[in-house]
Amino acid sequence: MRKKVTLKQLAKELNLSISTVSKSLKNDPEISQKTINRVHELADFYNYKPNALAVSLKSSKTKTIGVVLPEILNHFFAKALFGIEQEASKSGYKIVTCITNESYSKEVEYVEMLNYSSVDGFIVALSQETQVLNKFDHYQALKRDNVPIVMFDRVSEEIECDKVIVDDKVASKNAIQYLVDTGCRKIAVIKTIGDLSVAKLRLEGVKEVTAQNNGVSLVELSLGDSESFENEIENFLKTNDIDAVLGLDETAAAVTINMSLKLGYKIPEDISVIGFTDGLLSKHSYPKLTTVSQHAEDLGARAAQILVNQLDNFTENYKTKTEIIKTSLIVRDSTN
Amino acid sequence: MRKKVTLKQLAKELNLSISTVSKSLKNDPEISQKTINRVHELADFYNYKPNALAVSLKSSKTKTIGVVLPEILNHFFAKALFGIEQEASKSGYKIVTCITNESYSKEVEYVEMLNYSSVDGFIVALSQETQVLNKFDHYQALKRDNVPIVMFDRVSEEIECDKVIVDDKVASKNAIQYLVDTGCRKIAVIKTIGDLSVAKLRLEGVKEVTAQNNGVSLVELSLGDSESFENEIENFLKTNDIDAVLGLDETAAAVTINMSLKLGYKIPEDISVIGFTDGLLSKHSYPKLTTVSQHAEDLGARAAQILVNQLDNFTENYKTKTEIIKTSLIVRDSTN
DNA sequence: GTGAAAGCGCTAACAC
DNA sequence: GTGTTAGCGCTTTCAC
Repeated sequence: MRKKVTLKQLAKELNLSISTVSKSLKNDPEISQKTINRVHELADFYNYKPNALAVSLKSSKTKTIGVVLPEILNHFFAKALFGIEQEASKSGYKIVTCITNESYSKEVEYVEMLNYSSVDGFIVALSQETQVLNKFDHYQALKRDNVPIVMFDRVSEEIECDKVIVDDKVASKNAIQYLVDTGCRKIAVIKTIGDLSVAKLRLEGVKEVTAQNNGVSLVELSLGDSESFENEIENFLKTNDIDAVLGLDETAAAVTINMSLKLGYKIPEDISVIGFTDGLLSKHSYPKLTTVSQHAEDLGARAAQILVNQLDNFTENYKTKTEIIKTSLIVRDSTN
Repeated sequence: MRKKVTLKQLAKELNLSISTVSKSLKNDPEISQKTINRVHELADFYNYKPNALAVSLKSSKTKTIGVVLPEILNHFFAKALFGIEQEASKSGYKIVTCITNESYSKEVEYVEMLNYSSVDGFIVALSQETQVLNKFDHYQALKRDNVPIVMFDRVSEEIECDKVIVDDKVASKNAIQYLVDTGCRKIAVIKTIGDLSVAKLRLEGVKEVTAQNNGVSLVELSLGDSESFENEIENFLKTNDIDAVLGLDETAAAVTINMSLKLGYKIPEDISVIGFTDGLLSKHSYPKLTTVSQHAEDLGARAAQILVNQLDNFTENYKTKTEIIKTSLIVRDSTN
């Protein structure tokens, strides 16, 4: 087993002290150029790299960011993770990723674990269960330890920290407005049970717009378990006289398109469809889905930027902020 | 800034030595029960947790696995990552995830970085560029350092390490055989340029089966840039008289379905379609795609299991193995 | 210019 | 039973 070379070994081989070698590697002007050269030469020869663990122990900085996500099979979070990783690695940070599977207890466990692993900071999207239970002691503990947190998308007002969110309410208002503007009058909203905070906001937006527009009616369909998604939507479409559907997540919209096709409804002639989250399904449905893009990559990247900035430029009285990333309506073929 | 409590502080407050405290926390029988109790009590009070950095420095184990992926927006790798994370966390390992974006130089950089961060082991899927360039010095370096590596899906014979792969050749043979068995005779294979090793195997499988079956013809379409995917496929379908398509990745198959719909071809009556990778698109296309499932989660999970097992039960003369995860053909509605 | 020494927080062999 | 000591690999202050 080849062991990684240490300062000690370099020092010994060069007949120098450890501290001299250490300083030489940092090109300390205290050290003679000649020594510096000798040291660098041998260090290069052995491909010396300082042991990150030891450096971290000394500096109490690990150049590591803990990323806590509720899901990863959801394309939205995969995109966000991508944005985070890109941005973090740009600044020399590694990310350790944990997936809570929407579970509160897993979230607590991971946050504590990461904290005791001395990550420099956290990027978090809350799990659904955490949002329901409204318990945030694990984050309060971080704050007491003075570990910076940036939350994105799934956030809570109860925790004072930087946040990067999407204005879901405005987004759904725009989507509905677009439907109304293109002549739709009998609008259905299909929502999944999950995603409380976010879904609630989206629904609020919907209601505001429909309330303001005379002659526009609204029907809601709440979906249960994903097993029966398709049948529920199919039945809903059959039994309701509607001319537009807003799916509060991507799957709901995609399935709506498929079931309409199955029932022989023409899209967008008979029914216009808009979805949330501009993922794979939206791009590869037929017809292609008009969709609210939440710019997940940007969200993640921005969260990472804010955190890195906070880590690299520590300030005593930091004032937290909430940043809103604009959504955009990507108009494709499922609307008029 | 509250500092995390250390052994030293506990020792001081209890008027004990650091080592006594350390041993007490481990319930060392050397220590009197009374002391043990006192120590535990105070440790609990302060919610003491050993500093992972210090423990790692001492033990040269970080309980961390470096995961190097070529992509994350690809559902296959997202699923694999999920499997890895689940399995790793089960055994108390954290994962630090790096995404090479199919770039060789990024891969090298990340592997070195992770190695100098003292990850205990690696789980890797090679980047496309690395596979093309056929350069693996960065892994040879790991082997010299005696750091275990498990590769999955995108592997190379040039590196001796544990591997978890899918038998792509058998998988595509089965897919084609299924098409033949259900009456298809004029089969098209649509392949993307990328994914060399894997795509090559899949194509080999295809050719073997078509060669063995008299009366079965094969046409190939190689796709360029994703921008023009759809047009290319549409034109191809228009100008070729075929009754079945095997898409060598999920997108190719999904787009084939959509373009067939557009052209008014009935699926599966006019054209049968099979895809690779059982992702979101396959489940939410219309009609639903018959697809080769590579069980990405299992792949990832198995890779993690093998690595963890190797890490937790170190043996001197370890013999590497290659494990093949069986694929399965998930028959849905796009085939007869 | 170079080196000795302390210390980051922990473990473990070895006193007493 | 408890404490002392050395050491993991590094940085940094201070002495020479």
